[in-house]
Amino acid sequence: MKSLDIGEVAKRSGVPASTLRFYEEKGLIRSIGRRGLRRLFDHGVLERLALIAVGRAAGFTLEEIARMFTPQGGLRIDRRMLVAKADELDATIRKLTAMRDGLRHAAACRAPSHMECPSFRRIVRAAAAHVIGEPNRKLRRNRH
Amino acid sequence: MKSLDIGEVAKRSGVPASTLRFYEEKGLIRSIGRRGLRRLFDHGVLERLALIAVGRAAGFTLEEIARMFTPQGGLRIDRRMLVAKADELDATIRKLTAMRDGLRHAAACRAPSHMECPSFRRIVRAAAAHVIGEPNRKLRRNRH
DNA sequence: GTGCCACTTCAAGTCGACTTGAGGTCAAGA
DNA sequence: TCTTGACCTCAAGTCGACTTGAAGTGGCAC
Repeated sequence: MKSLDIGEVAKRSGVPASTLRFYEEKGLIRSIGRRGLRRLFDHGVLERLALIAVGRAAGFTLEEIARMFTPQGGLRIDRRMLVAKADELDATIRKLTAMRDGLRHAAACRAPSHMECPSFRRIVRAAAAHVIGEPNRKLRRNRH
Repeated sequence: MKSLDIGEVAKRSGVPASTLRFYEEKGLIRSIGRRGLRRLFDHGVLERLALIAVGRAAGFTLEEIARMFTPQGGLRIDRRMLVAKADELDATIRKLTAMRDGLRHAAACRAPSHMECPSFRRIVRAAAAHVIGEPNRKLRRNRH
């Protein structure tokens, strides 16, 4: 198996070289050596990057993900942790679903102004009730 | 109607005073005057804050929300914008749902290691496919 | 051998939404 | 009158995940 240089890994994984260096610095991936200054990666790094992508998509932080890898390079994922994250996703999904329905209603409603639309007023009240005690759950947005 | 001082608004809305000052600076809310140095707010600010909360929950940025208010204090929400946001939420919901199901499967699976679990491998592959062209959609997390 | 350009390091910048801190003001209750 | 503490301003800091820039190195095709 030939080793890959950083540009090759970037091309195959879709992850920018700057990010790969950043991930290495954070201990999320490892290079198997150098050719001169240049990092060399094993093919296994591609699967590792895929795992990192799953973790990110599921809402884990990079630090949490780092803790799921053993120093030997294996995986150590607590099943309870998966369940907990699934439950968390569930809650988020329910909230987003309610919001989506509210938005669709409001968009369809023919009241002259939104504040005269009963369903719009309903989601405003619901959201207002949620503010207290839930100061800052947010959706990350696409860059640019 | 008595006007409210910033502490009163904070207490009733659950939004910290520092945030209220920040929102005023950004043009999201307005104070109706001062008593000495202190801001005075109209009761209407509470509804306005509720609207801001809805917008945030639906995934709009503060800047986008600011643009939904007319200089006169009214609402000017493009219905197509609501539909677009609802569609966006839909896509997010679908993705999160797939991820949640994958996590639940992986948690329930009795394979000795996760990488030997077919459903886990499936979500890893799916996520890997998503990395390309979608570099950075993320879930905001609760603060501490 | 030589030139190019993909790589290297390290520090600093970015984004959004706020928070925090220092240093100051002042309305109102005792 | 004095004290208190809630308010004020303005600048800077925070968080997570990267990106960007400057300045330098060296592998490899010609």
